[in-house]
Amino acid sequence: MSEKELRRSMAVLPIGTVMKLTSLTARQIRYYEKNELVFPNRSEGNRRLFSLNDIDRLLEIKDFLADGLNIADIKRVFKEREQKLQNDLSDTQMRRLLRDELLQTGRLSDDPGPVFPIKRV
DNA sequence: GTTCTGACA
DNA sequence: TGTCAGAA
Repeated sequence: MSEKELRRSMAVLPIGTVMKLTSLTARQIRYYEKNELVFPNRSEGNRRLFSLNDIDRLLEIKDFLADGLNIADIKRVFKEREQKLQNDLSDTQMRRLLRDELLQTGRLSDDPGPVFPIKRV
């Protein structure tokens, strides 16, 4: 994971800040959490701590709601998105394996030049 | 002063 | 979804 991604996933924002950044009420934010649309961390004192990713997530929820989707719909959207992410991951893994196979077989050198189109991952 | 949970005139 | 109570 890159540093950038790590920072985006750092949960450090209290709900008050999130309210200002998203224009959502604490009531709404807590409601979305109860419905498993967002998963903020908790501090020792049981206070919610949000990350920048959580902010984006809440902003998306806001847009989807404005488009007429209900909680169940939004849940599916996020669910399918993660499913796709999983597929893409296994896809790059598979390509890596295939590339390594070809390297060991000697069909591919470190600098093969223009042989045939194999997209390197 | 801020946030949490539960409840509802 | 707003808002109030009682606690942390």
